[in-house]
Amino acid sequence: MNTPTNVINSEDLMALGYTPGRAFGVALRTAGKHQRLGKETLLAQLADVLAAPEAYAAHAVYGKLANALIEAAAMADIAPIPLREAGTGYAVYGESHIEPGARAQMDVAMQLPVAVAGALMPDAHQGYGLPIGGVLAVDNAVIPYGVGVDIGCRMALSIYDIPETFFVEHHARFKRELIAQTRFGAGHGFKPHERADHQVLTDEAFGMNPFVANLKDKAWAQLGTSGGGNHFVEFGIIEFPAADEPLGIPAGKYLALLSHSGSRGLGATIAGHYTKLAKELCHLPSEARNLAYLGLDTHAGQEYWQAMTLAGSYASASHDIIHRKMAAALGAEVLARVENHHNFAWKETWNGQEVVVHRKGATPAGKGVLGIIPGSMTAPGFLVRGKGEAASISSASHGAGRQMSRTQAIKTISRDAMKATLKQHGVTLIGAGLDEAPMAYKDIHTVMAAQTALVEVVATFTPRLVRMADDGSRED
DNA sequence: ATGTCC
Repeated sequence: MNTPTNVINSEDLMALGYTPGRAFGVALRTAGKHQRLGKETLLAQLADVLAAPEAYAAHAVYGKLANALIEAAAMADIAPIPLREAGTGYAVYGESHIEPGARAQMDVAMQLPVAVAGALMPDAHQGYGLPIGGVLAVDNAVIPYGVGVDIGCRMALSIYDIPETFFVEHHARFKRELIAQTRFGAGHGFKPHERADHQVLTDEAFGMNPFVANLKDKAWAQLGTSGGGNHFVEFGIIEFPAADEPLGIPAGKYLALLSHSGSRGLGATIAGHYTKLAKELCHLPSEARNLAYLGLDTHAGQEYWQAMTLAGSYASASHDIIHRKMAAALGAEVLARVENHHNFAWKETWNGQEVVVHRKGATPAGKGVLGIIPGSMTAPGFLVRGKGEAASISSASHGAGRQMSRTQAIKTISRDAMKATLKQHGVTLIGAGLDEAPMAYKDIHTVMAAQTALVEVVATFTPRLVRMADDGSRED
């Protein structure tokens, strides 16, 4: 649908000299509400309000905007919270494979007045604020962009009492169920009659405030869906070279289901809302803008923590539904389940100190803690057990990490080359674009070699039947 | 990452 040309948009406001911030949003809403005044008139008046907000402070139409502008001007005069001149040092794993941009972002994070300790995982790359693969321990505060946009993004693994031979013989049936029991695509959810029920829908945090309450219906529709990007659900063969007693798995090969997804629209909306709020409440110098933090003893900080926790429970519930549905459809016995968040913040003790540990694309690897580190659709993933290494703040990588950007991958990898790689590895793929091609990722073995001090490998998972979101670029 | 707000 085309946008009517008489509507004032962000570009119009920018042209008038409005800059991003709270007043910007007020200006957009004011213009939207008073469209009947006509675009020309609105533009002229908006320019006038910007030039002299004091004159409009009590105006019926522009009063709210004028006051927002006055407030913004007053806020701009407040000096930003200074960063420390020298940041605390931090451990870097697999340094030679980490892009300089990720290092630079981590350097800035370590200069935050609340920073206690940090570490960069061997799959690290640049993100918003904290790099992906960045681990940051801070004192009594939480950084929304230190958790990431996809709050609670996680891995979940079900190990079935099904031998490899059965999977090979009934490949078509597994493919059919993988399509039937999963749902992919940005914005996609289930129709009312398809929706799954889950305990998480009764979580009291959905009633914590009107903002979160408004997200519940879409969250319900998207519960049990996987979304897009690098998210997947796949069957593969997991091999235990030796029996694992804590898990109760004898040595051998088993069919397993591995899923990677997060909190969908719910978490993304929460992340966006509280990042914006944090930036309004926590003024940092421009290079640290996206690291705005909320004190845990403030109302806003507690609200974010509660909303983040909800998004985490919701992401877990989505995996639970996927795994439950699949086990039921297959009539499979589940021998073991393993799962772990890799975009989240935790209250932990580090070197005897109470800290808030942000892992943004990093696997928790406390002593004895199980985690899953995927490779790519044709490279193995690993079931690992953490070693509790203090220097890594008990963390490890959350995957292989990209070696090519999405655009670079689409430009340089051919569909034939991707097909050949899949065939060579005996992998059947449903969906996915060239930006998710195995060649776009780093070599997982190199990444694992850089973190032998952080985790030990318990079992190796080899993908065989993979589903990802359809390639958007082919639908155009 | 998300049905894309600035």
